[in-house]
Amino acid sequence: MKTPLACLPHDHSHCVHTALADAEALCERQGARLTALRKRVLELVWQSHKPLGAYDILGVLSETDGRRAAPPTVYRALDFLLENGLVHRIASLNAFVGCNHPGDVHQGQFLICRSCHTAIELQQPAIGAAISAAAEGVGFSAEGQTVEVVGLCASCREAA
Amino acid sequence: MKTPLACLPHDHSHCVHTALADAEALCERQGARLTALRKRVLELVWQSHKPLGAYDILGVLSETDGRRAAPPTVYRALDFLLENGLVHRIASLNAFVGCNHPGDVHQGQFLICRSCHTAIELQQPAIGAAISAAAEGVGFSAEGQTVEVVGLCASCREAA
DNA sequence: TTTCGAAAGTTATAGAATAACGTCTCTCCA
DNA sequence: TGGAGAGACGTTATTCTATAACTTTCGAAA
Repeated sequence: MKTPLACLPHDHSHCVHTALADAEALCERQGARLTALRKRVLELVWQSHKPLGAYDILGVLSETDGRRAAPPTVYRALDFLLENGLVHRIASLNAFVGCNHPGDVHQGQFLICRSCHTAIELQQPAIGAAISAAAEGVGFSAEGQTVEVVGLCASCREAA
Repeated sequence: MKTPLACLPHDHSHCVHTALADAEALCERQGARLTALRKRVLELVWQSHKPLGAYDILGVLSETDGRRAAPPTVYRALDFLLENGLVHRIASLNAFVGCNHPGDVHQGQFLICRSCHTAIELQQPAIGAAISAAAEGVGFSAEGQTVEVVGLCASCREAA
C-alpha cells in the first residue's frame, strides 16, 4: 500500500498548489464558479492536513484577510466545496479537510491522530466493499459512508 | 447474516425491557451506579430505534417528567451511558441510540435510513478488520472506529 | 444599458455541548 | 450516632456549530 503523504514529512506548499490548480481545472470542466472567496477557503482548508473548523476559517477571513465575514459566508463556501468534492467534512470533529482526489467519486475514509490531529485520507476499496456487502445483506441501500478512525499516527507512536 | 431486529416489525417494548434489565445487570456487575435519572435517559433513548438528540431527551425530562433539567443533566447521564457501553453516539447526527450488545467490547457500525431515520446497528468483524488492516498498513494504531452509512432501509425502499 | 441570477453581506436565531460552581444525599467509618 | 467525603444532580452562564431569512452587490448576457 502506498503511504499517504499526510503521514510523512513533505513539501506541503506543493500540496496546496496542486490542490488549488486541480480545483480550478475541475470547476472549469464542470462549469462551477470557483470564486476568490471559495478559492481562499479551499486554500485555508489545505494549509495543513489537520481538519479545520468553520469558525477557524472565519477567524482568518475576518482578522487576517480583513474581509467582513459572518458564519454564512464560510458555510456557503464550504457547501460549494463539499458539493464539488473538493473538501470532506469530518463528522466526529465538526471540521473540514481538503480532498486528496477531487473528481474521483469516492467516500472519505479517515485516520485521525488524536495527538497531532492529522487526518490521513484512505481510499481502500476493501473497506467500502465490506460495508456495502453488510448493508446489502440486510436489504439496505447504502448511499454515503462515513468512516473515521481515531488513534495514533506512526510519527506520534514513535514519539511516545 | 442474521437480520437485525431494528429493520423488522417487532415488539419494541421487549427491546426496552431487555435493554433496561441488561443495563441493570451490567452496572451491578461493574459496580456502576445506574441511578433513576440514568435509567430514565436510557429508557428514552431506547423508545425507538431512531437516534435521539440530547435536547429531545431534555424536553421529555422537563415537560413530561416535570423534572428540573438543564443540558448538563442530560449530557452527564449520556456520558455515563456511553462510558459503560450502554448507548452509542451517532456523530453524523449529533444523536444517541441504544447499544444492542452492551458488555461486548465493540465499535458501533450503523446503517441510518434517511427516510424513517432508523439506525440499524451492525457487528461485522469484516468491516473492522478491513479498517484495522488499512490503518496498520500505514503504521496507524486504531483505537476507535466510527462507521456510519446513510441510505434507505429495506422497508423504505419497498415503500418508494 | 437594463436585467437577471448567482454570490456574498447582514442580522438574528437555533441547536449542540461544556465550564464552573453550589447543593444534596448517600455511605462509610469512627 | 454523627460527621467526612465523594459522587450525583441542580444552576447559571457561556462557547461552539450551523442555518434561516432577507438585502446588497456584481457580472454576464440580452
